Amino acid sequence: MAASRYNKIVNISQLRKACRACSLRDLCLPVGLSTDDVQKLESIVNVRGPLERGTHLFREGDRFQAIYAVRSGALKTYSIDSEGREHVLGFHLPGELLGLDAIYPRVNRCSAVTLDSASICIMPFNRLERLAQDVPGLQHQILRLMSKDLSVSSDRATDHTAEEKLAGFLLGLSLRTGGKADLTLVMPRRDIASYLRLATETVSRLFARFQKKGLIQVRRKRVELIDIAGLEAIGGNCDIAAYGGYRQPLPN
Amino acid sequence: MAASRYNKIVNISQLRKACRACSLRDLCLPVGLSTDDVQKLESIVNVRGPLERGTHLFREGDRFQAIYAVRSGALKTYSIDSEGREHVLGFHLPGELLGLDAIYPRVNRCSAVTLDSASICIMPFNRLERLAQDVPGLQHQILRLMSKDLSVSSDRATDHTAEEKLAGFLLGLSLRTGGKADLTLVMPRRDIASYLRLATETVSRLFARFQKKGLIQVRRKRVELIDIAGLEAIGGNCDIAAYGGYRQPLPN
DNA sequence: CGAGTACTTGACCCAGATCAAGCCATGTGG
DNA sequence: CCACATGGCTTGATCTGGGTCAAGTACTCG
Repeated sequence: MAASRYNKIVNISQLRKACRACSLRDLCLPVGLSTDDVQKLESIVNVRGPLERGTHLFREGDRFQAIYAVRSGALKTYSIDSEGREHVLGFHLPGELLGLDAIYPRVNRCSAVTLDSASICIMPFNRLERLAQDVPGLQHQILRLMSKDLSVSSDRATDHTAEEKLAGFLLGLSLRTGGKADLTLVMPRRDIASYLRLATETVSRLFARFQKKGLIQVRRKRVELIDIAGLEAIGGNCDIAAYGGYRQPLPN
Repeated sequence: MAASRYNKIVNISQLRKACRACSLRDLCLPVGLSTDDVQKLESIVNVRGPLERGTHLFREGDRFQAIYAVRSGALKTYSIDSEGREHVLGFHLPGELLGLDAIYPRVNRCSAVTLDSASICIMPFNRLERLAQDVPGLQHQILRLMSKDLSVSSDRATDHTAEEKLAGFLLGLSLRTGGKADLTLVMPRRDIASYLRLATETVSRLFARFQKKGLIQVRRKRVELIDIAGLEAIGGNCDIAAYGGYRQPLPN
């Protein structure tokens, strides 16, 4: 079918090229802005941190007030269902945004907690919105970032095997941390499992299986991606890990 | 836990109240705009249709150019995976938007096809973006709608049993078609199943089971919701069907 | 009225969940 | 500096929700 040719227009290798390491100020949001506009953006940003591991940035049910950007460290967002079980909705790494899903209901639909020591930019939403009104590039960038989260989240909502999900997760994580082959998993297995809708045990077994196949080398929180092509063959069409976002937009 | 009290701030009953039937011009987008601003919006909109069932609005891989709004009829969006299998990503009813996920990659990540005869509004994205720059209410509304899609999609990505999914789907569908208790399923079982990540047979069996429990009355494409409270007890915390969106924002 | 497609129903199967030990790092107090 | 507790992780055994396969059945549309 014609469509499949385009299936991976946004594929792993293209994105890897597009993705580079970023320093503190190199957030998603300012991409494409003039230094002048970046300054305007900075004027409405409050910085908070370092926050120690386990600090909540906001909680489910809180009134929505701001969009957050991660400067350093990592966070997860999660919600608690009616049976009291936690569901991890996303991991958020330096440069990425949180809180976009709260704009509509004006109430946070999830909680956000630091996974290790982290510092954060807080952007009061009404000020950000007003600024976006003046700065076309900012409006554009917000729309793009929300759009990306939308694709990722909807890919996450589609049907994948456990292997596909974990392979996609590892590849995505690698992209988001600068395309390096060795990763440090800041989040415990339980959270990875919850995020991928798997049991902790399944994640553990998959790590073992991938290692036996020579795809990765796992040692506690350190994971080295040995055979990236092999991982892509398994989970390449799974943008699952990208929630929170690639650092850079696609090459023009 | 404290959070669970807020768990269903956005619950079915509240939303039902907030949701009313809508006529052709009563799209999601103009909500909150002055008649003047609505006129500006209308000036950039192209209307197309009626399109006969099975017509593609866009296809995976097409260059992104416009956002679409459904005026009448219904559409589904879907993508084809590397094994050639179709995954339904959403159903889109009158008043709802399509194509928002293509802003980021600038390429459509899914295809959209009419499920029956439908007419559509086409909003060229760069003109829409420029207009949103001038009309704060429009920018705000676009952000809200994207945010909502984000919540729905991320709820869809979390773990639910087959019963929860189908009950949530039916309730959501009812909300989106004006809160009536009797629904017409424009989409075939296969598409419902794909959307909910279930097998067609499972959907069929669940319909039978729900009917035996006295929750619904099914007859081919007609479904009557008999025991709404019962359905809410099963799938109430599942916003799964809402993809494409509630017609109205939350009460103030 | 016949052919195709959508839907239903039953029998069986399997990927991944759950249950149950055990393992191994890190921390804590004696 | 070592017992030993604690929580995260692994591994094995078993179970099960929902998938798959295989027949039907019933609309629908030439």
